[in-house]
Amino acid sequence: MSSVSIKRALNGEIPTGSTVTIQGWVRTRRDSKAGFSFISVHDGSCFDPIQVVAPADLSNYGEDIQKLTSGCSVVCTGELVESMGRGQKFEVQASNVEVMGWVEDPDTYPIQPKRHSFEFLRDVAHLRPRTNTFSAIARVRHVAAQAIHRYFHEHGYFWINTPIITASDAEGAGDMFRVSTLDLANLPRTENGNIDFEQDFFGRETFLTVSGQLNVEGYCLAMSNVYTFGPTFRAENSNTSRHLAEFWMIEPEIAFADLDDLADLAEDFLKYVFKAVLDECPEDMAFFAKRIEPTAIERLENLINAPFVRVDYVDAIEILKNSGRKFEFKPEWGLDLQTEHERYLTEQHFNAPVVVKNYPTEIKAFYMRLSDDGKTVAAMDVLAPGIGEIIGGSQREERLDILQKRMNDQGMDADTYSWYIDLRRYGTVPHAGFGLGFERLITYITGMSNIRDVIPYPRVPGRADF
RNA sequence: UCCCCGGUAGCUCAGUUGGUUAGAGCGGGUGACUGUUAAUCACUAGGUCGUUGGUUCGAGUCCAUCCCGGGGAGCCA
Repeated sequence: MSSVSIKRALNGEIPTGSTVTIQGWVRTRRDSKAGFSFISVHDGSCFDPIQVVAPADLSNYGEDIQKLTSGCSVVCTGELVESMGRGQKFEVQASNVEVMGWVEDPDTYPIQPKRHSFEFLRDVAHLRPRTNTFSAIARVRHVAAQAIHRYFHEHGYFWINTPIITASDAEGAGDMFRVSTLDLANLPRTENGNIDFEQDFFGRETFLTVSGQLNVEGYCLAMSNVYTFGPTFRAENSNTSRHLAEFWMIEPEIAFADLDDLADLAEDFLKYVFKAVLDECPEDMAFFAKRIEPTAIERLENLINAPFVRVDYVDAIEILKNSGRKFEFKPEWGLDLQTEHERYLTEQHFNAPVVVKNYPTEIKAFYMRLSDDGKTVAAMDVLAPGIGEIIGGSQREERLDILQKRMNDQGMDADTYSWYIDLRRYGTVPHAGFGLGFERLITYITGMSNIRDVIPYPRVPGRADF
């Protein structure tokens, strides 16, 4: 007989009286002297476990069932019935309970039926998906990822798989992880003593990508509307609850578009994804609202319904200056907005998602389009209450001469980027794109406070366990 | 990388101005009880006090060092 998921068994689509087989892991076992045990079994298919009622007359009742502890894996067959107890609609009246795998030492099994700190669970990242919180996060991650692909697919975007290994440094943004097959203990040298990368695997220096943006621009200027969704790597020594050395990024790129088109996309896109999670993960979101962040659902609903405020950087600075608030860092034209500034704008002043546009040229990357005023570039950040910057994007510099000048000014290697410059040489068009950190999105949706807890196996400075 | 806080039982924590034998709750084991559901009650086992070094008659407690964790900042997504 084939098994059914606990999700199907609990949601009423299987008629009561049917014989079902469910497979999963034991959460808790409670014995009743009335002649049976209650086994709470989860399989990850949904938030709730199912209750299996195992009568004492089963042949392995004393030998196996009464010895079940948290974490044991079981296959249970029996009749799906309406539950006599409170707390669940359906349960399985077991006719057979087979133990597939015991827990070696229940005393030291890390995942016990009690509260654990997230810090502790991070040390047992291979077992933490057995908890309510982390299985809920995994389901929300999945649904959000599916919604992202679905949004782009439905809107005519193509998913472009940009390379993980790259020779270019997307925006001079931070340190990169080196990719090499050279023998570290015996590095080949050139005549002048430098490392001879011509002998390396690719015949040149290579790194893990920090962004697929430059590559995807090539496909944008051919396929019109495209996006990337893949892993990216930053070797920065950032020790915060908002940074990972390995994370997933979503980067749409749209042709024949300017900064306002991009802001429209960002708003529409975020609302779509949030709505999908609320619609498709109601139990998980209810859990986050109950146990993690009381406003988890409410703030997503607010964001879905509120129009995003749009404000120019120059006006944002004025707002901050006139706020009467004492900031640790004084807001000043030409300086980047600090975390405290961003939070004031989105949480206090507007109390809404905010798109800040047109930043000073000096603080932004070379590929961002120079505005007519000569002082600013067509860049934007999307700020959300409770998290701050969630999206960063820009209209790209599509004019060959201006792009070349800016790259020159920043001392960039024209050879490495010749292919990128080509895109302005052959049929250039105005285009724009943004980057969204997937884990930051999941952090915001779930209300989890540390980004290390919304990716299955976090990689951070000094740690690459599992 | 910088500032602040922390590391004691499987987990969450208490531990007085340095003082003799290290405490609780949860979890585990055993038993009692019960259509139970974070069940309840009783008993019980379980600790090189993060590392290394120092001060002292004596260090979980004071000092230094390193490692790890948390909060904040910078950088950013």
